[in-house]
Amino acid sequence: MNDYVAEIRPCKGLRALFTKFGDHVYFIAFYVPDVYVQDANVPGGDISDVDWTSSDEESETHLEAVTSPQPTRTETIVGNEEASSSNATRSKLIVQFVGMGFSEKLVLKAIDENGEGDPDSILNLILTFSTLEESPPQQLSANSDPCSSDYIEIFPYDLSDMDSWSEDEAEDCLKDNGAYKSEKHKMLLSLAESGSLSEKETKLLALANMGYALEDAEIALERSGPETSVDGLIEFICVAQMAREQDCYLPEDDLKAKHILNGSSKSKKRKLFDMKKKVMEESIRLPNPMIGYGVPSMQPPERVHRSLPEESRGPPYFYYENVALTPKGVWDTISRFLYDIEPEFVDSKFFSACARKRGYIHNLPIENRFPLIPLPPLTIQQAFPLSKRWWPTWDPRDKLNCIQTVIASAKLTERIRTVLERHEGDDDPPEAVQRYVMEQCRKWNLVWVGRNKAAPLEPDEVEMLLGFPKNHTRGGGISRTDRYKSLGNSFQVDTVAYHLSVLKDMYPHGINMLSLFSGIGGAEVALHRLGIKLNNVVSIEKSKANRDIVRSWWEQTNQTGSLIDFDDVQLFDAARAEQIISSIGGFDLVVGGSPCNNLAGSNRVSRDGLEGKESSLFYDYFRILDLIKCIMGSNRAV
DNA sequence: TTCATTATGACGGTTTTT
DNA sequence: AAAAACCGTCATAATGAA
Repeated sequence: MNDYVAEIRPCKGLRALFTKFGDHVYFIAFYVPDVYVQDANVPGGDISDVDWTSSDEESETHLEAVTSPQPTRTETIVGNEEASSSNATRSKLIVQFVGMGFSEKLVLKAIDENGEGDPDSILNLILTFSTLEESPPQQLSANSDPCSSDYIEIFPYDLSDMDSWSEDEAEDCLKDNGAYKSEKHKMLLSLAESGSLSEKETKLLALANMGYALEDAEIALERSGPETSVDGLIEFICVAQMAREQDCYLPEDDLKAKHILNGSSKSKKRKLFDMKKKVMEESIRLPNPMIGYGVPSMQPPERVHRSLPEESRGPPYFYYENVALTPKGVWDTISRFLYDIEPEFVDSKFFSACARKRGYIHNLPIENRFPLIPLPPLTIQQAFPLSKRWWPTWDPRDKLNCIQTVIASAKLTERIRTVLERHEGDDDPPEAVQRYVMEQCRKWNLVWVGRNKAAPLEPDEVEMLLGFPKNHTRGGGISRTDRYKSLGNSFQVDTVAYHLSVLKDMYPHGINMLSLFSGIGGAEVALHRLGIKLNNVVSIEKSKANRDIVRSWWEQTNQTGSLIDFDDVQLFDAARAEQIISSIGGFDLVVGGSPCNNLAGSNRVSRDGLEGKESSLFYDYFRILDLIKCIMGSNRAV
């Protein structure tokens, strides 16, 4: 209960670990995950990535010092670290490949030629060399660990500045702050009574009455000019707050606001207190096992009923989906927008032979759910019986990992085969080989399809694992690459169907559905397989290839209802919604899984969170859902 | 040849789980 | 403390269509 551990990232490369006991949060350690080293004694290297107390000029300097360290005081440390890290990487690589049975000479040669960057390329080179020289593999000697002690990941730091900080101090700070606020606020109020408020003071009071910090309001007013409306000021403050809280991407204009508020009189300790509070409050915990309100094979012990906030209740029912493993705070935001309903986190490995950790927010009943029949294969062995013949005894997997949008290259599978063929005669390949192959198999979701042959799944196998009919995405002009992409972005049909199954008894005459970000129609397929009639489906999907897939599925399954499609959620406005609702008589269900690419762990380039370019379309899901609720007159909050 | 489409492979970090 | 997992993006090479 009490061992809450949190990690924060004060600046690039530097991390801090906190733990919570009772009501107190304790600092544990700073550590440096890779080659980044920040001198803890440099002011800019403090826990706060921005100095909140300094003037604009100063904070600008600090920001620069932190984000792009200058080779001044940190030079020697950085230099040492890079050298030892490089040595460590090199020895690790050598140990790895010698352990796989290659001669040290070949390994060194390959590393010299290739550099230390990509283990896969190195392996490729080694294989090439060894084919040329046909030298017998050298077995791993017991004590060939030249310099493992050079490989240091954690650095003890003297953190006198941090250590001395305690929560009591932070609370004092907060009290001071509150006193300042209320005193000034009171003064304004009394001025208001006597009717002697200037235009500027009126605006400040208005903001204070809305709960904004007066200091922030003052700065906003000062910086955006006296002509700025109260709404404009609020926007200014919000932008600055957002920037301050999550350091998210901001357009240039907004960065100005961020920069300016950074220079406010808010103290550093207050900032720490805020960070601590954020870490404690904004943390939705994932269930373990990830079974939400239950899966067919495993009902949760207690929780059989839930009560929903009044304003969230259907009709219309709604169902929202996204990846479970987002950056921190994302699900808190999503939940806050979707009427404070708690997300239901479910791993589709309970419905399929592959994992798929997803979060769902919906206002559906959770009693009397039932699964699709027939139950799909739940293990790799059941799903791919032919693979049993080739499955190595040392590959312990019985579930696949999450289906993604891209697959392994042919080169990789070739490397795996080549490495394994070198140990044909042995009972088992060396442990290092096993480790390498297993790592790749898990990373790329490979299955065994022949002697020493691991291969990525075929598109139709992915269709089966995700619960779609075979060839659902085949033909119609879609390329193989795009098939993988569309499938990788889709629902797991059995999982979604389990959640939607409660609608069957409620709507014996069928439903009208609004489907946002429809993709290849996972929700449509789920409802159809449940035997829930689809009267009218309005589907909004950007990709033409995907719309074509859903359209052709619709025609092939002899639907009697009508399918209407649009391509852009952002263009779906009130006029359009009203027109459709008046023609079909309202929606019973609004389904959507908004883009996850800026949230997903595989994204190295633009994992920007909910404010990312595509993932921010979540707000359109909310907008349209709320719009539908308004039009249908069930939004009691307004 | 030229242009358009498709396939390939290199690219780490955050968070959870064990 | 270490391992494992992750609905991805980009530049460029290869292939295909005219």
